[in-house]
Amino acid sequence: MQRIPTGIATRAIGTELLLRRLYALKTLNPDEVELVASLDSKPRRHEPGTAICPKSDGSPHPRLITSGWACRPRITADGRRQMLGILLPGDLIGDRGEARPLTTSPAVALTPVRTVSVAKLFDALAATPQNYPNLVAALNKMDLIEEARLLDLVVRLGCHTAIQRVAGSLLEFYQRSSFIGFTHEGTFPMPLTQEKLSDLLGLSLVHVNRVISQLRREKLVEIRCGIVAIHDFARLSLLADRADPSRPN
Amino acid sequence: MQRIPTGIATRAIGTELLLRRLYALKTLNPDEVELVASLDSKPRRHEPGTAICPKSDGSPHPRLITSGWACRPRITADGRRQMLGILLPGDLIGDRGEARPLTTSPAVALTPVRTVSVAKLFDALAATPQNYPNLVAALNKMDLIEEARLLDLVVRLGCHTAIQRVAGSLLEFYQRSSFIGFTHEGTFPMPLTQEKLSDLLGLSLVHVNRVISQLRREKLVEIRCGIVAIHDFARLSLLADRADPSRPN
DNA sequence: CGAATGCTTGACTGCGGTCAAACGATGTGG
DNA sequence: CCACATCGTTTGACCGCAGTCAAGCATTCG
Repeated sequence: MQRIPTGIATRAIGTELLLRRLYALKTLNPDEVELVASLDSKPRRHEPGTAICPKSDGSPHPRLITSGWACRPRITADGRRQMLGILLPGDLIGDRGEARPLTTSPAVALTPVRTVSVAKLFDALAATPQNYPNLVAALNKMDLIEEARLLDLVVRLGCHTAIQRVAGSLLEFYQRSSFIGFTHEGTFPMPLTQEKLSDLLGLSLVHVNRVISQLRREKLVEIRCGIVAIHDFARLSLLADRADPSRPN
Repeated sequence: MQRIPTGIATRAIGTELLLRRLYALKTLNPDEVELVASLDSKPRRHEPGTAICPKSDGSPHPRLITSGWACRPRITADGRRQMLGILLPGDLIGDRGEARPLTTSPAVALTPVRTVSVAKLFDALAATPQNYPNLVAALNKMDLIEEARLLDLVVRLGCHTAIQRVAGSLLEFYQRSSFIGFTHEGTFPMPLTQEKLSDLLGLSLVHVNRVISQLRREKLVEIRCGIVAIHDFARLSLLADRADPSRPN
């Protein structure tokens, strides 16, 4: 990951996360850094279980998650829940330009969540995109990454076993946490209840628990107090996208 | 669905499908119709099982499927297959502008497929988009619809039973076929083998067969010689996104 | 203290996977 | 024309992964 030039004081703590992620995708010029760093507008708090981006809001302005985790839930006619994705600090929600189904699907806070508006950013980009070429490219890439994650989710739900799903999602969360500097020696905070995890992975709460216990027994992963500790990355990743080791090849 | 103004002769049969779909999304002006209708460039045939849009092609120009069905397969490390979507006549593949993961994921012909290049179309749009406002909007909507289908697939794989998945996908295919005028009194051609269907729905070939037999026994659907006949739309759609009727509410 | 939330475990069930075999349709070559 | 192979569908037997139901435990909070 590339380094953000020192000496750039971000006025809001949350924008530093965004800068970090954008920098990892494309080197920004000073103007672009300044534009992002100036996003100190009116932070808002969202309680767990409340919608961050109400669709009925008329024009749901784009916002940046500066702290906390959120999700994109879908409820089926029979009351089952399926999450389309999980949102971490540094992720963007809401319309920007065209209203894509994924980015505009409602987001719900899972923990206390703080967001700031990034409408100014996108207004500036819409007005004079040629002034911010790298920023446009980096933001586009962020969208593409989210869509790619959705494809991975399809594969996960379509042809992975319960263990593979849990292992894969833990590794995904680790990687995403590391991009925003939230990991520490193989550990990272994961404020997801097992129920929410089951809604994401298409499994029952009980079975998620059993799988997590199994991972703990096999000394692959330990989850305690909302902190995930991955003990064996190699075996875990092998487990995640390879078949069950029982049958070779 | 809106009607395409008569008197517009499409020079290639395939572009008529695209016009039909675009018209259903937005009314086009004569210039826009003319631009689409002029896409008579070098049709290409693709044999079943071959890639339509080879990624290693350098610049995979966008193409329009004018006949035949295709899919977007993913193969996992352990050799399982999961399709990310099915492509019908009138669907577009390949890069146009930004390279989105879904639209650029490789497409493979399931039947003999015919495609024509639509590079000229997108070149014209890139050069002078202001000349074709409705066309840009309609093409955008087509992208959004494909993304929305991906979200539906996630829900289907995540929390639908085998019967619901089969019922839901048959209804989806019916709807999409009807948009391009391929339905006739509740029937439509579906050139998918049960194996391909199982790869799409995250089920085993054998179980897909059992479910189809069950739907036939219950006089909901009949599939014979690649023709699907939906006998009871009401019950089938109820089955598709409601829970199993055994437990109320 | 009780209530609520989240985690854990056990017993049982069943949906759907796996293995295996057979059948019909189609195609190909001797 | 028949023998044979291939492909897709169909059916049966068996099994196991994961769901469901239920209870118990730990922690936090009012």
